[in-house]
Amino acid sequence: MSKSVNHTKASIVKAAISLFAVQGFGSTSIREIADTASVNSALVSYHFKNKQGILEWMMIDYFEKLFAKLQPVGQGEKEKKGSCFQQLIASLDTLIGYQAENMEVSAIILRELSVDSMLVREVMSTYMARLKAHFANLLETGIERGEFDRDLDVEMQLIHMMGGMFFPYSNPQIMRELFYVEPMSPEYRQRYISFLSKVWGYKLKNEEI
Amino acid sequence: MSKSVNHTKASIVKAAISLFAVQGFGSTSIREIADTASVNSALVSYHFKNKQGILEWMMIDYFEKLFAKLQPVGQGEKEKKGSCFQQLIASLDTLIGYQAENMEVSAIILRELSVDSMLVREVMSTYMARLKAHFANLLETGIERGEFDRDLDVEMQLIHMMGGMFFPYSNPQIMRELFYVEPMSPEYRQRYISFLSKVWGYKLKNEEI
DNA sequence: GTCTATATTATGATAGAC
DNA sequence: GTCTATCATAATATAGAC
Repeated sequence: MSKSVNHTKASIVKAAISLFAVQGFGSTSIREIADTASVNSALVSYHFKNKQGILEWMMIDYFEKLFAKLQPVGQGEKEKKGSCFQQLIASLDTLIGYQAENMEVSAIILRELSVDSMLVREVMSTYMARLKAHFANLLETGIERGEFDRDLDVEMQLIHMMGGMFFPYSNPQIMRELFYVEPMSPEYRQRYISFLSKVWGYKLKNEEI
Repeated sequence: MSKSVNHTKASIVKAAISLFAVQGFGSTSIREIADTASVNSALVSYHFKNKQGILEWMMIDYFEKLFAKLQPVGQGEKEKKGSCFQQLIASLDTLIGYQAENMEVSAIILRELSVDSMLVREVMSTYMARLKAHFANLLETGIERGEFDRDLDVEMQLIHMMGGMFFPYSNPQIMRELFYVEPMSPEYRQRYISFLSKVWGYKLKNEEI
């Protein structure tokens, strides 16, 4: 509720991020986080109730900030903002840029979204659903306007689109050790976006798909 | 070393799979696994040395069986097995089918590959590298033969291809709760493969990409 | 908000009998 | 291969002083 930037709270989050990222949520203890943050371990309980509370805070903060960046492109103002394709690419760019700027949290969230918990279900039914709706909306509007192919399998496109966007940030290690690219670098972001823009521009607008 | 199918060992693995899948490796204790498997907890240490030993066994078993299925398509016999494109689709189908048949382990492995450990580094430098080589080989051979576009960004194609193949099995929850599809079902596998075959057939063979 | 102290339970791992 | 018993340590969480 408070907007005050509490240093202790912030340093706990920061420490948690770096630990969760390298060894996973479940393998990280509250004590470890507190030690890394150089704060008393009791303060974790005070600020976040428990370990899951940190993850929850992290996820909410991550998605709220993401949607603050995505908002300007979609919903309501569609008419003024150029073609759906342009908007789609802009949204892809925003999401990829955001993930690149928040590599560790992105990887943590994508990893933890594959476990089963009440928190995950909530994030899934709110934020992830909203994210899906954002892109689905762009695709569907594009189809209505005849900008994209009308018998597009929207769901499959979305699935494949999400896979393409999330994978590099879900498994940065694979990117680094297998492909020798650094998904955090602006160069990669640009390379990736220009690739995607070709891929989707090509696919969405042409026959046979 | 022994080929004998030890029931205890097998039931430990089975229990570990179901627990790792829903709550993650780090959040699962040896006792929990033993209880679920209805075996004495000391037997986990006996058979696998420790918890990581189970994960290691799981990963090796998974990849060895996968490559046993992928082998017949690639390497050496390329000449006889039809076009590179056909082989590519066949490999995609094999991989997707294998993941569908081993949903839980697939999800566990993809999740755990995003943490940093010696085991992960080993799996990455052996199996994942081999998997990448398998598909890179198909793409490159296809280019050499003029079957695919010659100025293809092979690395980017591979990255995007892997994203497309892994995402649904890395985050089955997203598939179920957001897209209402069951990635384990044969129907989905077929739908997905036919989609991918169109996508890649289109992209790899045409100009502008 | 921060700290000390502590209670309680969980966890990994092993020794040694069967 | 399997079991019982055990231990040392680690983990969560809270009460109460400052």
